[in-house]
Amino acid sequence: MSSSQLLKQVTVLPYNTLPSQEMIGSHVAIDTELTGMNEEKLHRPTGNLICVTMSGVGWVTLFDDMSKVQSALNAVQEKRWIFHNAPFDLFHLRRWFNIDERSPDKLWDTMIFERLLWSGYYTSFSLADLARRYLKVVLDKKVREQFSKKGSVLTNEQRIYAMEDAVATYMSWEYQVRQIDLRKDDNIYKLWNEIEGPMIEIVQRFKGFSILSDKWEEMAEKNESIKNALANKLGFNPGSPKQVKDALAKQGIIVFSTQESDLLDFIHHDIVKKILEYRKTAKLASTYGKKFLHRFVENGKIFSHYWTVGADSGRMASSNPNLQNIPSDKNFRGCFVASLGNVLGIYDYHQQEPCITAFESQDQALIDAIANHRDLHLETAIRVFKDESITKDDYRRFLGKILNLGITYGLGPAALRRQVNIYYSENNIDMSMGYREALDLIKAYFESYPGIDEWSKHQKWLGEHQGYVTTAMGRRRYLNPYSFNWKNITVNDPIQGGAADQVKLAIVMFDKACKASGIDLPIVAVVHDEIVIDVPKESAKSIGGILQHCMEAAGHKLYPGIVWTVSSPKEFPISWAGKD
DNA sequence: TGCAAATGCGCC
DNA sequence: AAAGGGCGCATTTGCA
Repeated sequence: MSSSQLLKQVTVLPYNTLPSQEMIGSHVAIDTELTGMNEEKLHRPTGNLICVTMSGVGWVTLFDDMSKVQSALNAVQEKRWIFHNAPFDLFHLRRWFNIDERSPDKLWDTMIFERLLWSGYYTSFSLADLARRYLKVVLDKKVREQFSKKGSVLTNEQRIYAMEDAVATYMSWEYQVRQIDLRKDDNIYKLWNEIEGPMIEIVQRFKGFSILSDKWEEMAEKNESIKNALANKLGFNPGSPKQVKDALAKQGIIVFSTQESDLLDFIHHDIVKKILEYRKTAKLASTYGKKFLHRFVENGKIFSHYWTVGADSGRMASSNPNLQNIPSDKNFRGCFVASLGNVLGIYDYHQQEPCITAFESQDQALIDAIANHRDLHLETAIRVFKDESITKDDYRRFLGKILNLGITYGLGPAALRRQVNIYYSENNIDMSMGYREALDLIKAYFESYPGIDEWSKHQKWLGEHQGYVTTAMGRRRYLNPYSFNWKNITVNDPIQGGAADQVKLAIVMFDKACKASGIDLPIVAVVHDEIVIDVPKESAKSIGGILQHCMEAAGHKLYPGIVWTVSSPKEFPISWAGKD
């Protein structure tokens, strides 16, 4: 169906007017259009507001007279506002209008609800996707592109497009409500009210992270010249997998792929060493080079964009720039610092994923080991090798670590063997693990933790028979039975997604606590199991204590029976890298 | 010249 | 080819 059919289903009101209060209804979809935006800074104050459209039951209207928008927003203040990607619209509307913080019951984000409904089932969640799925219409992408150009005059085409967006958002909401009702599953509303709804407002208040540009730039230049020197020495472009493959073949090294893990088998060749060295430096010089500063630093601060549901598992994602993959090397992290007079509080969950595995599986051995604050990797080594004398320095502790982390990803014998052998060669251990031995090791792992074995099997059964798995909070993830790794996802999703639920719940609780104490939310970064705050030196201890308490409380609420530990820094560092 | 896919790698 | 989960970004490559 052509998208113009959408407008035929509703009353198009005169521009810059709303229907009467009785006609408005209980829900209003709102959409904003901006022109001249910087495409990589959609989460920052760029571009100009050109129109606001609203749609309710049976009506749609368009505001291109901005002096009329504030009173219109006030008139629908008590309605539930529906957006597709609410943080975007709210953030930009607030640049021009006063809008109080909205509670979850006064907000609905069709993008987030679609993810709560269908994560794993669909791969994309744009408004055009929802319109296609629910309304059977194709939204015209070409008109949307016209908005990116500068200009303040709306074409007729643009007006229609903008109104269609609001109507499509409103109608998609109607479909979503029906789907949720059909499911008779309260978890979606629970997740919205306790986590995702509050997060809509919270991510907008994350603070900029101060960065030492000079120091960063110095490193960038150094890496750039090292990279160039390495490329010159090699005599071909090591950035080209094709050329790398050819160059290796000339020396008799045949590989299927030139990725690092494959090349490690030939690490004793000088050329391989040089290629990998080049790659490391090239990565640092490009992704974390000068351009990084020029694109993202505003008055000494970096404002990353956070997608509150960035992954099918429910994990957050960060972009422009991605603050979740800054090299852990202290030369890089050390450039991220507290603002003037402040210090950083860095809090992370200790062994978060094993803790959730313990809760999910109710494996007594794992629960006890965590409760007694045992070294989990050592514990696993002792159990798997049935040898009480293994100590912290024993190489077998590392095997325990691979197993602990790997099992939750669905590690198989081939991958285990490979990883172990790389470890052996790197540490000059004159041994080699065969396939059979790796298989036995995995078997021994599951015998050591029978609860995990049972739970893993049960998860696979659930995946196969109901087509989806859930986190403890009930976040659902559908599976693609034709993908090679769906069984791994049945095990990993409750752990990874459960961790995401926990971190976000902790953030929501922390925000509430900050409000109660009259503190501006001091979060500058969230990296999966880690929350970084930028706080005045004098109050660091008290605010940090609140955060620590919230992180632990989220654990106790979602995963009772597990002893949660959140790191508590004795001293508050100035930089992300630690002491300074 | 511009775009999308493929490749590779940074983090948890 | 075999295969550990989840992301975002840069570069090269293939094609229009």
